[in-house]
Amino acid sequence: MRTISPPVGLPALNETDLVGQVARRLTEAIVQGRLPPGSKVVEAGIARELGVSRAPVREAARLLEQQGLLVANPRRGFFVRQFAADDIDEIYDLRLCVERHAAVLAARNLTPETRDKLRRQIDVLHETADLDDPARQVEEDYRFHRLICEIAGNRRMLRLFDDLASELRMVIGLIGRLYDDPHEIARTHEPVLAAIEAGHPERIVAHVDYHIGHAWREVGRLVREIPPWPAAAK
Amino acid sequence: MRTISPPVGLPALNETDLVGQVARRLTEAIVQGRLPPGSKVVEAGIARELGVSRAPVREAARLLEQQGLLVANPRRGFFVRQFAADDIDEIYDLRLCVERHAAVLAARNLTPETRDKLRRQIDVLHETADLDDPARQVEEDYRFHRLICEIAGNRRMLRLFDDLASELRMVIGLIGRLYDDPHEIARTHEPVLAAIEAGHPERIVAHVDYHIGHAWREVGRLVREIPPWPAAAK
DNA sequence: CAAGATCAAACTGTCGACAATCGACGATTA
DNA sequence: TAATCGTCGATTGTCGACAGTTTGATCTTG
Repeated sequence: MRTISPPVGLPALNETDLVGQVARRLTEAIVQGRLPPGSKVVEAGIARELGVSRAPVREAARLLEQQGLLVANPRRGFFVRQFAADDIDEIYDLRLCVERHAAVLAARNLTPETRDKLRRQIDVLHETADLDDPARQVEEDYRFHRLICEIAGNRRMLRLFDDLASELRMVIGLIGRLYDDPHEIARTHEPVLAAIEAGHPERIVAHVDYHIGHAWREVGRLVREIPPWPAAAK
Repeated sequence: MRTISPPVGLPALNETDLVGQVARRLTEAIVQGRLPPGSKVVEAGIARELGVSRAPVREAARLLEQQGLLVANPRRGFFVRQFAADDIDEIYDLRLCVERHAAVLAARNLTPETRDKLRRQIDVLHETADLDDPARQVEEDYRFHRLICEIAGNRRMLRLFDDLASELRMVIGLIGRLYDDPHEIARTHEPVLAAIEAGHPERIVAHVDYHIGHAWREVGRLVREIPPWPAAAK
């Protein structure tokens, strides 16, 4: 008789994934604009604030470092990354390169189920547009693009996307409002999906180029407008 | 009167970068095939062996984890990543996607100096081919491709390349000898450089596709031939 | 004999401590 | 007055320790 694991394992709460939790909290704080770019991340401070010791904080910081949100100056500590205009260009250049490919792969792997997922996400985008919640809008936007990478089926590509996205979320979070007309965003996703459904590589690339290129120009413009980062508190 | 800093600063010696050193040692051990795929990385063991405490080892391990060389099972420790055939496909798929773009960008930024660097590296490849040192050959091969990414001028792209390369180095290091004819490798780089010098995007992409595609098929074949990793010692 | 229970050793996750170093501020000197 | 030096608090890098888990082996039981 088998007395194995109690019926259905649920959210196997990791209990002790302090590092992960700290990392999430830190990411959150950075993206939300507390911990502004250039500010110092004092290990002891974070540790005390979260009620843990410095060890998990350090490991989490190393994670965020590799992820590009923090930079480490030996003997000096971790600092929140500062973005310049050319960082935006780098990020979008790479993102465009990857998402083109992802979209083409996604088209190749598309099933009725995954297609529906994409469609539903566009619906969500429209619904979110009514909420006047820019952060949420940006989030749902990413979810759409992330779906494409997921469907493409390359885990490393997905991880790369997540890394780029977390950098972008940070920048965009700091800029504040991104688009004037949220519904406009929602609509501009439709031709991308249409192209993927149609499955013409060239058309896919063209539409992805147009869509991402638009965001690139927009974000680039905003970053150049408000260059000296707000309150880069030491 | 200005008595500023003594003119010529020299190589700011890093002294204490234990984490970095440990990370390098670990990477080395993994790539060289000690620490075979699937083997457990016991923190205390590594720490004792390197004469340091567990803290730096853990942080270094987190680094390698984010880099894809290790995987972390909570409460269970770090394990050396195991590669399957589809990992090879993922890596090369992404690498091809990125290097195409990098090569096109490199062509756009090419200066006489950078062009010479590339040419010289091809010369080095030919010289190395005589040495019968497969590891070295692979290394110089990467250096050529890395140069292209460097010239492309996107730091994030370069980091991505390095990450992919370290995974590949591990796989290839485990396979042992890669090509039969080292001079063959050296020669196949020439059309790539020629295309970059010519500056025709399509021709560049075509040659990069051919070159990387060749390696992809080759590595894929070898991995499929020797699938159960050698000595996956617990 | 096989499946489950029991137990000990090994290992991880986390903590608090300590020395070395950094940064700032005030003292010193030309 | 302005630049340099010395000192002091704050912070990082590293370590050893301890509790809770996991692993593997041994023992028990049907």
